[in-house]
Amino acid sequence: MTSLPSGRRAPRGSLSAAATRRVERPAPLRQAVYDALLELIVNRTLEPGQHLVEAELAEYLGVSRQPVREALQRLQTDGWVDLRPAQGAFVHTPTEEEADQLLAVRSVLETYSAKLAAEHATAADVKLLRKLQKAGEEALGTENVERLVKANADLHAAVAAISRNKVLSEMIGLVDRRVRWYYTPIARPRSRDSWNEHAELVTAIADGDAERAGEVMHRHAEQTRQTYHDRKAPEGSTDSD
Amino acid sequence: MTSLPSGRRAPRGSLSAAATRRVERPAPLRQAVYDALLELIVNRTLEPGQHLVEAELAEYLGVSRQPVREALQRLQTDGWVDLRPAQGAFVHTPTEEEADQLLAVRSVLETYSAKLAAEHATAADVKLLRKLQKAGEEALGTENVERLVKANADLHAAVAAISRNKVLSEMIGLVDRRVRWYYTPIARPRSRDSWNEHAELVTAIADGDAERAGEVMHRHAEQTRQTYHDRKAPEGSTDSD
DNA sequence: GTACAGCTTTTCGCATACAAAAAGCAGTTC
DNA sequence: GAACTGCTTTTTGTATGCGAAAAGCTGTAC
Repeated sequence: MTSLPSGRRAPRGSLSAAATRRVERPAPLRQAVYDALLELIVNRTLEPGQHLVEAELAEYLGVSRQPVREALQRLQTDGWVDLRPAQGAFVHTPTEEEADQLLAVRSVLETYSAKLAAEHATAADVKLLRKLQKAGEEALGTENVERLVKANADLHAAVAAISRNKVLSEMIGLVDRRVRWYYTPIARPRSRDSWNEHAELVTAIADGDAERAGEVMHRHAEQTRQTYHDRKAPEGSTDSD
Repeated sequence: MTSLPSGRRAPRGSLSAAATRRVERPAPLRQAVYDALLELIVNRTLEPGQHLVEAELAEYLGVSRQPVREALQRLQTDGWVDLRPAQGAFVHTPTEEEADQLLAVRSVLETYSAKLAAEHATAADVKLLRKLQKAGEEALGTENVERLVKANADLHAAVAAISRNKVLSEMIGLVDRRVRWYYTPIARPRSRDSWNEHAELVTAIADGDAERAGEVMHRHAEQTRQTYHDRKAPEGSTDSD
């Protein structure tokens, strides 16, 4: 039948009031495929511009075309691939313009995030930030680029989480990840400056100084943006973020 | 075969250098379904919390489950439905908290958008804004709520477009639409205040005064946010945006 | 030798089929 | 009468099939 609003509703009355958190999830295959493809894109196994053939990916991942299709569509809405109408998926090729626009948006969002974080941070939050800061500075010592990049991402994600604005936090997550993708192959993440700025930021948040936290984050983000622009200059100061 | 990075590349050499813009598009069915479902959600035919059964929607729209599934997934990533793991799609139920967070993010994004617009606006841009402003004020006279809402959305979208930041513009589009969904049933869009603020905004942009444009937009957005909070009070000043 | 036309191959888009999980219902037991 | 157990129904998740469009290739004409 074609009657649409046939609303099925809440299952039934209250049985066990306490919410039992389910630990095992049925593993939604499309999600696994999404993660796998994103990983392949981020680590450059799948190069920008490359044509992604559903059947090939399906066979490579050992699943059918269906989950692959679904993953590709989500990858499109998240900006990782372009889905040309009757032609299939192509790994997105970032342009200069787009990268700069993303960096600009990120700057705005992160600045606001820092402000909110300063207003909401609890003692436990500050403790976490200090821990992440320490991890980052330790990673600085090693030559482990991947670890440094992760430490950086973790700190920024933590600040976003402390802002207590989930919408903002998710948005930052998406934008940040893409920025990092564009930026990573260029930046040689060896700069100490970035982590000095992080330290300033953490202090401002710990003090509950929203204005200052916002200002520091803004400076930090714009510095990154500048570095991105100056990257063709042989000896610009690089920045791990 | 399972060899993955089999990179297919640029089709061939340059044939016709001039880009021929194709006017006819093959109508991607999933997109049509997405639009249809979004419309049904926004105009409340599909109520928040309602369970969306793929087969029913498919029959209702006269297509198979496949395009419906794809549309539902995109609707999820855009925040319109929740896709519970093995249970299907449910129209998203906005919470107070989420609405406020969206309003906050919108405020930040639109403020930045206004600043950029003031920096980039050409004479033609200003002309367009004035036209939209005029259309809005005319709509104010009528009792046509839908028209007023559209005029409002158009003006904000125009400002975002003038910012020349596509990433920003798309984000604002998504956030704005959701905000409007939450806000519409509450706000009785009859206030003149909103359009007075718009007039101020257009003037600031025309003057190329980024600081002022940003400030006006920020005030405008925060006013909306405040109105949303005060809506339980019987005689709060309502605002069409 | 070059360019066009028609054919073949590949690949997507949509539809359908099947399996598995969840929800709902009924029967039974205490 | 209430609660649990097992079965049936419904709905999702995944796989496969088929038609159509696009790309690439081959052959031919000039």
